[in-house]
Amino acid sequence: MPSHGRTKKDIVLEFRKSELLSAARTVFSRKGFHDATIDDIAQTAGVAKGTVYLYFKSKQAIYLAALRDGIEALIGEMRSEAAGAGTAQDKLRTLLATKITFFDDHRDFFQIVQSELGRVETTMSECQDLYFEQAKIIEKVLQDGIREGTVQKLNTKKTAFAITDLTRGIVIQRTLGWSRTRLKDEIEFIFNLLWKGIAT
Amino acid sequence: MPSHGRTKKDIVLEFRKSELLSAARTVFSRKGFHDATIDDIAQTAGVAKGTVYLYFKSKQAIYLAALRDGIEALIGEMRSEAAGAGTAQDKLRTLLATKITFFDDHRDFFQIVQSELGRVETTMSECQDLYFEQAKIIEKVLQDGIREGTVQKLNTKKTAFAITDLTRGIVIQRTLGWSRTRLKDEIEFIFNLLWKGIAT
Amino acid sequence: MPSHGRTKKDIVLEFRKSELLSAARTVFSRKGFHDATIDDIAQTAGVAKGTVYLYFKSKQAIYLAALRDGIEALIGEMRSEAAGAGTAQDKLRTLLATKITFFDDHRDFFQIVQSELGRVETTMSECQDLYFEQAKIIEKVLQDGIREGTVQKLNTKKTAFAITDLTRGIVIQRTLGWSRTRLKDEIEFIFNLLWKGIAT
Amino acid sequence: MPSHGRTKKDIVLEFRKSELLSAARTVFSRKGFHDATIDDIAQTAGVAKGTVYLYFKSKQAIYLAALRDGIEALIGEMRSEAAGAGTAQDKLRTLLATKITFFDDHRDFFQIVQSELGRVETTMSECQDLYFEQAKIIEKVLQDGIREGTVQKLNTKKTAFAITDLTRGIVIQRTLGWSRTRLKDEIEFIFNLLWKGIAT
DNA sequence: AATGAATGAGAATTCATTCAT
DNA sequence: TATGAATGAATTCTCATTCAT
Repeated sequence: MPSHGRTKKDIVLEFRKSELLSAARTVFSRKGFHDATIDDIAQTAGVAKGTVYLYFKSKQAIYLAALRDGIEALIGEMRSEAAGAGTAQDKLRTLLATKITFFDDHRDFFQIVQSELGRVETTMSECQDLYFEQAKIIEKVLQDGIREGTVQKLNTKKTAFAITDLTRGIVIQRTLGWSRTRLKDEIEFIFNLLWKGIAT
Repeated sequence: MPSHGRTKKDIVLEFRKSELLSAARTVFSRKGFHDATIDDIAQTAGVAKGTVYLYFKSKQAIYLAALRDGIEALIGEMRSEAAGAGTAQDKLRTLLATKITFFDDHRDFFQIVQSELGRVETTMSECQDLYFEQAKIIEKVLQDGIREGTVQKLNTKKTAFAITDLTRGIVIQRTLGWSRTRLKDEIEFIFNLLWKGIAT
Repeated sequence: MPSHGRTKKDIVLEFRKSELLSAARTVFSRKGFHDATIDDIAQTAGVAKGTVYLYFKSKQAIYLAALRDGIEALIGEMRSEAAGAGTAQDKLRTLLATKITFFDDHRDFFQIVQSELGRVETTMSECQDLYFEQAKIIEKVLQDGIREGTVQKLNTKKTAFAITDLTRGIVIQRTLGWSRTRLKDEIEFIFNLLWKGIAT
Repeated sequence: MPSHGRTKKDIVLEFRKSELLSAARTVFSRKGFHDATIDDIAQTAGVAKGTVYLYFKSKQAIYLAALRDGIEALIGEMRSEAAGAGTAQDKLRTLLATKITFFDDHRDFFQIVQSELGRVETTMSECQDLYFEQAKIIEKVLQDGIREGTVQKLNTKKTAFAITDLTRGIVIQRTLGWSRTRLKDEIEFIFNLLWKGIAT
């Protein structure tokens, strides 16, 4: 007698879905949305083409699910980091490190986000909330810093986005093989730039 | 008396090409590479499908041409800016303004660049040189600044890319309608961030 | 208890393939390689266009398969004939009859062979081996005849090809409706020509 | 005041036509009907695409004209040979030699004939008369031979075709590079085969 | 007469999606 | 549930033919 819903079935379903999402992420990141085929994903997941449609309504649907999935994971990490103790400066450095490291570890996912960002008409809008969520976490830390007096009074929203941009830039360079710097140094560099600017 | 070559024919050809490129830019930016069809481009340019192939060898070829075209224009502007007189600080501000304004004026082109960056296997590589060119212009200004003593001794290459990233971020936000700030203020904000950082 | 592999599936696959090949033969023979469309073949076979591609990689591939298929069948028949007992003269007459009858029965196939022969650059080369195979069977019989003393010492290879040519000629004439002679007489005539020549 | 028709104009027209036909023959023989493009022919002839259409109604029309042109030339040669003095045997040998040599010299033309023969629905029928014409020349020589008593009483029409087939076979083998024998020997071999057969 | 730019019908091929087993 | 065969819409690219110059 299952205590909540049809547990057994649900768990299996959830499991299958996540396996498919993982395969989807791999494939989409390697080939991009269009060049990826449902068959690619199915084979990568070790199932038949038809099976994919038992769990997702369409190619678009898997894509979006994969996107949402990844962003949620990232937000989760960021949230717990931001919630801990420490100065705003430390938190900021940590958040930066988290984002960069996360994307560096999940380049497949990053590629997906990357290739869609900027495409206006995309159904990306469905993930937009999650995207903003992330910015808000950074914003809050910035506001803490302002309150602490360690951060200037500036437009926190714009700054939060700027931080996101810097992060993305780092990862792009690494993805394209344009940078071979150690991740730690990369983070340190970008944090310093952000914190102190380039002026003497 | 034609001064060079078959002026008449060449001019028409150049004109047609640029008309097609313009149409291509519009369509590619609206739909992305894959969803754009040659027919879309042809219709936008007001010609028949076959005509497109008189001027470009393939869909890929138009795409690349559109890309190269835009980047070259941007580099041209940046180069003349960097060549002028003024402090490094002023030049940097101007370059920033130029890039942002350029993309803001050519959002269609921006979208194209944007959607390709990060996709490793793309033939983007053919445009890569142009891309680096741009970074070098910024780098040189940074080095001037270091020599002047107004800019810290830092990794100019990484910084140049960071500046590019900040620029891109601004334009994305505007493109997606996430920011309604006046362009001038946008530029001022990002320049300050870059120059002084966020710390007090 | 399936004795070898997945019988069911394999049989269906083989069956479909042969149905498609049959349709292909019909269409190719009627229209030639270029004027035949995949859609023609699909419709003739009673399937959708896409289905054809489940069984053959390309138009070229079906074409070649159809060709190979037919030649193999012919060679099979010829081989068993040549292996039997009898004088070289009898065997020769039989082989001649076999070839003519085979092509007469499979005019569609004949047309295919015919339209490709002589086109140098064709991938026909892939079938060339099979083609020579056929000539060798005839050659061997000629050599037997020479050993028996019933056939002159002559260039067996050239003669084998000449026999093939005579065969082809007969079939062409029948195909084009230029000859209404009974097949049996046709064979007899050509055999006599070959055997005794035209001189008194 | 031109004596018959507009001589000047007609001559130029005829000249252009024959130049185009020559180009057409070259191209068609190299690529076959379908893979040859009007542009290929135009370029080979050194004129612009549109010009071709001033002299021929369609691609098909050039093709047919090229065919007819060649066959007429061949018939011309054969006719004068057959008209001369000599035994039927000599004439036959000469005709055989003429055909083989003609095709060997005009492999381009041969390829064209070859690639169309056997394709029933072709408008080839327009050239059919010329084709039969040729057979008739041979037939007549055979009939002379019968009258002379040097040739058996046999179906001259069928034999005429058989001779054509043997001819074609030789040329195909040479075209495909399957035979490297000297032309003279090739002719001698095939004539002997025809004259005396293969039996001892 | 000659040109060659423009046209658009047409064909091969791919792949998301469906559905009978 | 899972499968994978079948479908057919959609897309790129080619080229015979036309026609304004």
